[in-house]
Amino acid sequence: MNQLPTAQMASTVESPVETSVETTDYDTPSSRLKLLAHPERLRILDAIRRDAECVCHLEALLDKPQPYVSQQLRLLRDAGLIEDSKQGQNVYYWLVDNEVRTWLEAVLGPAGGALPALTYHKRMIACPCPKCNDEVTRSEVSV
Amino acid sequence: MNQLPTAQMASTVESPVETSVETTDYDTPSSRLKLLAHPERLRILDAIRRDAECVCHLEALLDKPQPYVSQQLRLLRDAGLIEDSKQGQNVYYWLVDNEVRTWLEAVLGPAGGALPALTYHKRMIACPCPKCNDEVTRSEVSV
DNA sequence: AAGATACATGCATAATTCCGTATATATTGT
DNA sequence: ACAATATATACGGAATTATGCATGTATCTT
Repeated sequence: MNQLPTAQMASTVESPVETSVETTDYDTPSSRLKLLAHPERLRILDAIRRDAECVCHLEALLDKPQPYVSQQLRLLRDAGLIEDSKQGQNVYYWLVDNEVRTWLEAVLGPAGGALPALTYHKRMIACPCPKCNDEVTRSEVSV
Repeated sequence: MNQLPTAQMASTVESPVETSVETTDYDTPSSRLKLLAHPERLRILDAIRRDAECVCHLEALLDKPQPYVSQQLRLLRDAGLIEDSKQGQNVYYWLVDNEVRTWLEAVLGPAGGALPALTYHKRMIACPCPKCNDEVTRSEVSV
């Protein structure tokens, strides 16, 4: 109840006309924030900001049906937040938008080193991609 | 077929229970991000992060009907992002959530000094509150 | 070539959010 | 007490988003 108006810049507004009103765009940031404002998409973005991940891996991570994951990926891809590359049958996705990367750091903290999400068991069961099951390094997979 | 793990590899994971999988919560941040992911709410938050503002001022800022503004304010208040205080007939709102303040800085940049939005004309027409029309200092409006 | 695997897309419905209108409440002034 | 002002809430339909399911496509294996 103590936070009260402190500024007195009213007196500085002596010329009412033609004061270039510095119209800020709130539509663009809000439409991009909308993509982060979804638990499963946020989880996806958190995963791929560390390293590219294949769809089957994300599928195991979210524990959701494959079409569900692909649909979320499509939204992120269409908005230009992520990119993908096909390696054999697998498609790897990674974060390309640096603005969003900054936002993710503000919201979730810095990207940790290792992926925290998949247990060994879950990976064996649900994610058969080479990156999960062979010892594949990032450079072999990368673009 | 992909290489399958050997039995002894599996044996290194002999205690499947209590492997703290560091379950990250994405529901909480995403539900708060949802409140930012709306152009008018974002504009409100941007306005009141600099200084407390009354409802009539925000009404002029958004150029939306008063109930509309009050409804957005309610969402933000119910989520604990903002607080309010009544001064006479006017109700002033300000940002209390510091986490969200950080997010706003990441998304919109640092809060500027002066409110950019209301022209002198618009203020005279639409915002009759003392802060807008009299030369009111913080102390006069304050508790 | 046929089947299997990994992924994408289209579509329909369910769930949620948006937002306009009507109305209620509290404060101030006459 | 009455009117005017500032703000809040209730309610409902429109618009959007979420998501399950069926199916399509490309690649790999045999």
